[in-house]
Amino acid sequence: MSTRWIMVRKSIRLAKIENQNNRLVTFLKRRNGVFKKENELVVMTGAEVGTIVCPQGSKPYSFGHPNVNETINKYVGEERPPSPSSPGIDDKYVQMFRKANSRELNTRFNSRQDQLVFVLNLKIKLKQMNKKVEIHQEWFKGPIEKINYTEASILKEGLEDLLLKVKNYGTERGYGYENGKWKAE
Amino acid sequence: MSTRWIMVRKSIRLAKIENQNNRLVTFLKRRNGVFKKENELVVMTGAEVGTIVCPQGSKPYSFGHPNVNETINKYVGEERPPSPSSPGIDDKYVQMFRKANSRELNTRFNSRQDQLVFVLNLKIKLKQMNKKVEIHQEWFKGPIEKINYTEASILKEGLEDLLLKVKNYGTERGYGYENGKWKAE
DNA sequence: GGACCTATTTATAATTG
DNA sequence: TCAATTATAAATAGGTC
Repeated sequence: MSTRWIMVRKSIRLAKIENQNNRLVTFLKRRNGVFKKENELVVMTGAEVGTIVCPQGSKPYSFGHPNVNETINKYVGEERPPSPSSPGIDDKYVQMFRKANSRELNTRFNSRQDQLVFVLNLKIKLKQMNKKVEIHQEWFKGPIEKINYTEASILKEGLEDLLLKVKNYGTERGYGYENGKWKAE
Repeated sequence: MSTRWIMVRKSIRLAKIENQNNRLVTFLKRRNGVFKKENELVVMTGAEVGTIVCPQGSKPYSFGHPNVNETINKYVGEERPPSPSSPGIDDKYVQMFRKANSRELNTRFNSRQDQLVFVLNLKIKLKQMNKKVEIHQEWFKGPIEKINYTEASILKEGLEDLLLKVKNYGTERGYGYENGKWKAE
């Protein structure tokens, strides 16, 4: 009855929203929209998704695909305990990860660990290969083709900063999707 | 006139699509949908976005936010050349990144480098701090609180694998958005 | 920051080319 | 893998609480 919704949305113009408050509100709404879409993409197509969304000058939000343990099992082997033949640091992280996510069910979203999730399956893959990569000083001496060299170099640096970020920011704001609602964990 | 569009979409059920072909088609469409949404989020709210989308058993697709040089400038300083006072490895990567993206205009999307983009601004931040992080063996001896320890540890491992991935996959498929169309670069 | 609200804009399932 | 199509399902701007 009131005039609450007199001003209904117009066609959006793809441009930066100048009004700061509107920009924040839109960020929040659309961030959730993106996460929801990714949720659907993951569930419907079985894809893996890792996303970081960072509003200007604030802490990042992130979203990782679900069923982390399933992903681990997919790569490490179903219900197989850590291999005694390679009880190195790799297994240590697998266990840490399992523990960190043990409270999650397969059918629920696990959005703790966030963007780490995608990257983890690559870690497991590496574990299968049962070898480690020298990424430190030696990285830049390897026989890598030009473009990869650039990318990998930047990535390496980024990695270090991401680590620093985790350190500095403390716990990042991960989001869980449950019962149709997104909520910070 | 034909029966081409007799079967119009029904309400989607949030479940894995069993038919393999439909699943692929849906993946492609929704991947583009997600990227488009992220594009809008970036442009409208000024946020930064980095995303990796990986269909089962295939190479990953990725999306990074635009205006990379602007982001660099934001952190390093407008139009400021690399600081002579700290001509270390940091500047080297900033320059590499600038060069890699020099062909991009501010108003166009730069989706080369992909997920590296987000991480880069953290790198620049680190540069500002003018110090480096010891992440190798020493990382695990640092005074990090429990949860961060776990996260950072996994992240470190995961990113090492991401490095490996970049190495193995060669050039990842980055996507550019232009004139309303997404296209591989 | 989130929960609602409504009218309108967008995304998109199923299909053919 | 991408383009086009159309009717419908979803997302969302602007607002209040």
